[in-house]
Amino acid sequence: MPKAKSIREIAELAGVSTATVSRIINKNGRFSRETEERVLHIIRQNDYVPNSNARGLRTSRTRVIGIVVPDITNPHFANLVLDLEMRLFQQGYSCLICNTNESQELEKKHIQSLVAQNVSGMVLISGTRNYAELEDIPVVYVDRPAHSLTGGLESTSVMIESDNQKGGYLATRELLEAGCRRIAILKCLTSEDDNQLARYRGYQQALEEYGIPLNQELLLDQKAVSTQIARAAILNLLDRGIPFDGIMSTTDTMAAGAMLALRERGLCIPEHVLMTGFDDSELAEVCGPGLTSVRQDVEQMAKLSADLILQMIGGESPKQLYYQLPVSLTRRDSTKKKVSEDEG
Amino acid sequence: MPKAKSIREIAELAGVSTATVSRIINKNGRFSRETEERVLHIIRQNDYVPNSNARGLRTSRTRVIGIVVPDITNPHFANLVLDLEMRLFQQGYSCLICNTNESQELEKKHIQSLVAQNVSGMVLISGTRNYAELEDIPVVYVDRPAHSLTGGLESTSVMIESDNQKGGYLATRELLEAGCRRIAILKCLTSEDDNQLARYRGYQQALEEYGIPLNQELLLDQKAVSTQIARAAILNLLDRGIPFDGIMSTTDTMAAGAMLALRERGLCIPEHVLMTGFDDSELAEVCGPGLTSVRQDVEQMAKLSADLILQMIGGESPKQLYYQLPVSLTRRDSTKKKVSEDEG
DNA sequence: ATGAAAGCGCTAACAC
DNA sequence: GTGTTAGCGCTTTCAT
Repeated sequence: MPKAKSIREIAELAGVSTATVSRIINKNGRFSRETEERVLHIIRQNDYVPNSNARGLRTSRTRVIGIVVPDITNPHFANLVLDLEMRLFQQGYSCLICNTNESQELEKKHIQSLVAQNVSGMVLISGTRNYAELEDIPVVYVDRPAHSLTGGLESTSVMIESDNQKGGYLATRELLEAGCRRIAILKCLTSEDDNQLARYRGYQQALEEYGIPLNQELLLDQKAVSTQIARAAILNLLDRGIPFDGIMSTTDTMAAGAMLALRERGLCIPEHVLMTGFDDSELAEVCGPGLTSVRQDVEQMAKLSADLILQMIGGESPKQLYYQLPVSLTRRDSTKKKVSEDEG
Repeated sequence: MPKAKSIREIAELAGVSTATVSRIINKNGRFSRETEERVLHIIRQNDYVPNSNARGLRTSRTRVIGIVVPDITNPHFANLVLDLEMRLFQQGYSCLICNTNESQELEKKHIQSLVAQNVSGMVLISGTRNYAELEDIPVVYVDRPAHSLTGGLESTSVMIESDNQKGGYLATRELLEAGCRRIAILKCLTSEDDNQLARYRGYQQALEEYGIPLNQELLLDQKAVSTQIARAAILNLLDRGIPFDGIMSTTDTMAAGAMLALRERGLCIPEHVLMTGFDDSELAEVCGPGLTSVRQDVEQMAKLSADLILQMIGGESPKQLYYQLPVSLTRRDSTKKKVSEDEG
């Protein structure tokens, strides 16, 4: 079976013109049931797939979507990207996945590269909103609020995020209700990711509700959302002898680092310290004694992202420009209620 | 400033032919210093970026590399892909990352799609080697041995893998040396991934060395490499009252599931059961008491993959067609030596 | 050193 | 219903 590789060869094998084959491939009508069957058969027989460069050149529709993600190594992002990519592929779209490593510079380069490649649309996990080159490309911003809003969104973009403040609030309240009074928070406000800020606001809100003043010593702001950095931070806190009975972590990855630190010092969860994470990733499930964690609806996020980007590519403008997804708390052993204990 | 968008417009603005502009863009020589400057200036002025579809169509060189990965959600693959993608981007290549979800059918579709998109090369984490459509595309197979070799590799492909049997051996020996005599193995031979088989061989090899006969009851073959499936398998083993004192898991993800099961039944690691994983991922570090795990040299794998695919795209043929990377054992508390204990 | 021109594989008028 | 044909934007002979 000689593999045909161009539409012309298929046309010749089927004894029709390339136009007919094209119509059949694209389901544009104006062909008979019979011809369709014959052509489709030959296409399958030859494993023929239309050259997408030629297609893209001709139509300026590339059916490629750029996905910009800070770090695919983070389980939360990996889950989101996986789901998104599968959905889009199902609709005939391929994904160029770009890791920025949280570097603004890399992000800019990636975005320029994606534009040069004529992507049909982009899904960005990024707080940055002021890329001029994105003006007339459909864009879905997902999972991260705008870092520094320079006006509203363009007409070709929408955004989706979880209710991060609520998440921070739920996690902190959980610790408070379990009896914690000195709750350290692992966060990373210096990053490009303003979800961190929202989660921190949730923390503040819960403390305020319980009449507990903010304690500067327990505000552990880190340079990056990393397991090892979080581990070092908790180790440092312990070394300095600052008492705490709970840790609210703004990501599961940092929570994992905190667990490492506690384990190294022979402290147990939840006996000595209670803990919450954020993302409810596999890490949370598997971690130490099981980590109570804020669950984001990743599946819904992916579905919405896919639907919206496809909708925008199709020329429709979405009904809403902003979507907020609810969060919930998955309870595990790391916040098992204390009976009653002295503080400190 | 009117934005020119085609090479013709640039040519007209510069008062030269499109051929000259093209030569300048591609640094193909045969133009004067003066013309170059003038054209380059106009290109910058207009933010002109060559249409990569046209380019790809014309040259079949797209500077896009397809990466096919079973599941980006698996930390081991995520790390590999991240590293690879960053290296390639640095060299001016973009990556189409495709998740197959371990489905042969999806994999086939993805590969066809990548071929149709004229990718410059592909990096495949796949055991399947008989794709006719890959005949004359540079391909690096990485991390997975051939599932059913149909002859040797084509001239345009190379393969890289870890010494998986050695890894399985090291892990099992570790358990044996710590005093285990009834070692269950969590594996998944039915999958497309023949690393599983190699790791199992390592297990057999170690047992044999210690004169311990294979015990069918302890060979836990699963349908998929999943945390939840592994958890169920260990739960089932416990329910059936089959005694064991160690678990050798062929992936960290399965080991995590085993830990979950043990924890649910109130069993402790390493007091009651010892355990090893494979991949030395973040999971292993964070898991329960810290999981002893076989470490693959992912960085080296990524570097080698990037170097080789670029080399092949550049027309060179690599010196070796097969590369095997050494593994090592990262020891953690899950295999802390027993003093001496009764079997069963 | 530069230009003219022939396509790469496909789609979309436009004919019939 | 089907065929003919003109490009999409670019690279690359082959001229000069």
